[in-house]
Amino acid sequence: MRPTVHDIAAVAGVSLATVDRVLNQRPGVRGVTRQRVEEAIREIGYVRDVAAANLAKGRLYPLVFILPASDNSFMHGLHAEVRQAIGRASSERTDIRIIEVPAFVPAALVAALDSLAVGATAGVALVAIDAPEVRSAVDRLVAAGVPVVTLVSDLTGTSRHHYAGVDNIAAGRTAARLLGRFLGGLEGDVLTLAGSMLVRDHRERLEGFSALMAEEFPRLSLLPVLEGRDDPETANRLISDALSNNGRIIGIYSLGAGNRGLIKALKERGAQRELTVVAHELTEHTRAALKDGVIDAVLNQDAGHEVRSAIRVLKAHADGLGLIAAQERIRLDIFLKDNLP
Amino acid sequence: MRPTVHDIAAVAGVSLATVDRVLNQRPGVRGVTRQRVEEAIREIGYVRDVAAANLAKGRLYPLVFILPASDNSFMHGLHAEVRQAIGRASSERTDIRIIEVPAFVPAALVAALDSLAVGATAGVALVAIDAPEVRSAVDRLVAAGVPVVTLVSDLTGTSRHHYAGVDNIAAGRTAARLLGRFLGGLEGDVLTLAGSMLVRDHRERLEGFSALMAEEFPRLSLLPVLEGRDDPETANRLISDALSNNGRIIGIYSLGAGNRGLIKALKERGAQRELTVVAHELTEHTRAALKDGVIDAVLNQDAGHEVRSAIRVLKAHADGLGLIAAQERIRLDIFLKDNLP
DNA sequence: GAATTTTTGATTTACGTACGTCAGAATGTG
DNA sequence: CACATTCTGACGTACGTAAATCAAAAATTC
Repeated sequence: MRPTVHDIAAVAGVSLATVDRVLNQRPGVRGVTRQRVEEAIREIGYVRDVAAANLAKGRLYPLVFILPASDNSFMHGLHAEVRQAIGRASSERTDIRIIEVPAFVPAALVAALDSLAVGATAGVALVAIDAPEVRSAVDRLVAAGVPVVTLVSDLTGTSRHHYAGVDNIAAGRTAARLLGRFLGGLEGDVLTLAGSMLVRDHRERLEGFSALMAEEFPRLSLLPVLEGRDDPETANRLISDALSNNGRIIGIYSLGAGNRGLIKALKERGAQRELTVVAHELTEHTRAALKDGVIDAVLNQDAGHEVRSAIRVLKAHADGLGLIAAQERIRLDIFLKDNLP
Repeated sequence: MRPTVHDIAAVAGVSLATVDRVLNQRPGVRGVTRQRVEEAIREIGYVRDVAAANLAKGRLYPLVFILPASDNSFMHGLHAEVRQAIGRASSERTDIRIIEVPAFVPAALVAALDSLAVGATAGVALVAIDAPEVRSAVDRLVAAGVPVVTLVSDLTGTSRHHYAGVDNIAAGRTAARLLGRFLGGLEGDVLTLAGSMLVRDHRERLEGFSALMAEEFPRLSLLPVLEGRDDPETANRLISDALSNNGRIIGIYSLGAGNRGLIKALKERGAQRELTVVAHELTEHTRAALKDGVIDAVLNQDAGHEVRSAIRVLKAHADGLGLIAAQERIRLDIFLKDNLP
């Protein structure tokens, strides 16, 4: 059987109370004694039984998810996943609170971050906006001892502990290769539709996409990026206009959300032209479009996995425990019409 | 706080001992009383605290993984993942044993299954071979009350509880679409290399591949499948010969393991012809080949995920608990050179 | 209605850890 | 050396559940 606190006490030649003081960094232990205990712990390879410890402490993990109130399927899905996690709260000892903030508004995010009671929060997950004030709000929180995980969109250069999302540069490059290879040797224009260049994930996708396009598919020329604010109506108008005005467009990369509008525009034009389309995020709309052949490939991040991963990471961090790194890697899912889940 | 056994006792107006008898299906409770207790459980929404229960029971999950002793990177990786799980045994309360059996030998698998002491096994995971005698051995085990999960390759028509692996028909179809689209409108022959038509996963991949090829890419004609027994040497010889004898080959789908041999053959011919290649399983060899442009896409199943999932499923089944279905879905990973982990 | 069997209750110990109290020992200070 | 201070040990209770014992109550049988 695995060693217990009693075994430590026996090996170190001290009492249980002293072992407990050392394990839980309570005062009242001389340096020498503390060292003896720590040595015994190493020697017998003691590992705290977290389940028993949580039981004894009656531990709860009060977590906060700060999510943008965007009206698109991906964000709806993310919300739903967090709510499902809330449904599992009792068996996972979590107490998850959702704070909704307006999308793309740094000040709102900062306000939400600053509103958190430091003592009463075991961890925070947020969909980050890449702005200096957000950066420093996150750093403040981390400095106050609260574990922070970025979700979907990262915030580099801060002290956030973990990023639960995909590698968006790789996503952009992958989209470029798919589009480039699917188009064979054709020559023409490629349209890109983003949500906003304010969020890091969209910027990075575009960056990766543009880079690979330039490197490997010189016969395809990139048009200036359109920004649809992840809003279906706006996207629809932008795409419709672009297709009307430019007959050379043969490929589209939609790297944001709000694909409802894109799909509508494509269907209206559908019969007239053959377009190769790569989009992001598997939703009911993109799924249907993929099946119908309106979209050729969908790149996806599994929101459920991201939420579960964020929770695992925050809990582990709150307990000072390790993780299974591979389990927390969020992969870029590529869906063709044949491998839909 | 969530309700406890004491609350059940209070609500049902019985003693703790009776509640315990009902919860753990011990004898000595009248039907009416049992019903009253069960009603109280539903009423207050009691859920057993598994951590506390396991602590009290000192529960251990003795699990068995039956793995083929194949000499290829994928199986090595699978072994490694199980060994890693063994390393986590103490914190997960598992006691995992690996039984190695010769690959593609049904009798060996049956012998391994029959050797298991029913009482002392909380669950079995096996890489199945699709043969009648294996089928009935699995059914025997399930009938004896042992949870069984198939790993990587499934065994339909049996009472196995779960399959931890990818949808191989979808995998074959996906490979076909990638190959077909990457080849643009070219005309020519496509070669398929399998390990063995004895294992269901390979058969299904080929089936999916052939079907989609016929449906959507009539200009590509499929050559008869080659069987390399997942052995690098054999694969190398088969591919080399095929390429020498047939100048019309423009695409290859390698749906099994042992890709070392395929890659060697491709590199030898590399300069002379342009081939589009889709292979299975991300290993150090296929990864390097993908980077070098020798292979165009790799379809992968995450062995680590499969092993962790199998363990979760077996434990949940042993405890009669539910799962998060989405978490146990093994996806088909598609890797291009741009989204390698 | 007495004897027997079955059902139920009350109580205890245990799992591994957390955490508090109190007394006593060791150490340090003057 | 007396005293204050710091360490340490012994012990108890708690978390939620499992499991066992023994006595008491209820139901069943004859």
